[in-house]
Amino acid sequence: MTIDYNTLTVPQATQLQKEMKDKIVLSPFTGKINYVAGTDISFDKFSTHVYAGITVLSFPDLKPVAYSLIRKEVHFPYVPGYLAFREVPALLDAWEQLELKPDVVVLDGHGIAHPRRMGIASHFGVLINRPTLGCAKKKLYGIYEEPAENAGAWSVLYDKQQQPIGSVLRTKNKIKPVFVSPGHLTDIADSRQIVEQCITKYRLPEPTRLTHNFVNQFRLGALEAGFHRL
DNA sequence: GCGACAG
DNA sequence: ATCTTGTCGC
Repeated sequence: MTIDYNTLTVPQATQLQKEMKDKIVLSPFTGKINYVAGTDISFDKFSTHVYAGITVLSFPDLKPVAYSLIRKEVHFPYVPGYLAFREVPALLDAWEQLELKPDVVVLDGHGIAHPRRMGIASHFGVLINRPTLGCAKKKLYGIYEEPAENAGAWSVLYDKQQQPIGSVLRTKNKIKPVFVSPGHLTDIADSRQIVEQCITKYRLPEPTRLTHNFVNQFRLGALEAGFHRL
């Protein structure tokens, strides 16, 4: 599958999402996790470049073992529901130069918890054909009831037809919950359990949190582009 | 027409 | 996402 992300229009992007939707595989996550990865994007306010990063952590101890950083020019604007078309190109480059491939990737955004069930986690997962899941800080689509205020509490995120599309998970006591949904090659329950196992002392899972730190240092010039082993 | 709206 | 300091609460 070859996608020209540079001259794509939103209507064409919508059509692509509808076509890609049928390629998503939602199955229980089987096998052992030795490595989990996180992804993130950062950019300067009025720049046409984005800074992308992927961090690989050992599992279940969650220690960073390697990371990939890359800067790339982007043309697609940020439009709610089309985040993948803006961030995936850079993430694919970072993925290709990642010498150590993880067993599952945590994306900063949604998976199937999307108007057309094609959030960035599903989009990226289908393209790399690997297990992925989305963990977002805010809801994009769906209906839910607030989970209890204790860490570990969660509720189901439903679409307009009352079909489950993800989980609203409280990762810390009395702190705003995160929105977890499967991307590709995993399901709702397993994607939630994986995120729970990636929580230490912060609201966001370690893969996402550490990658955000690396990418920001990269954007500020404190780290170099490329693949790095720790 | 109004409200919602990942990063 | 990014622009930005201190401040309130557990």
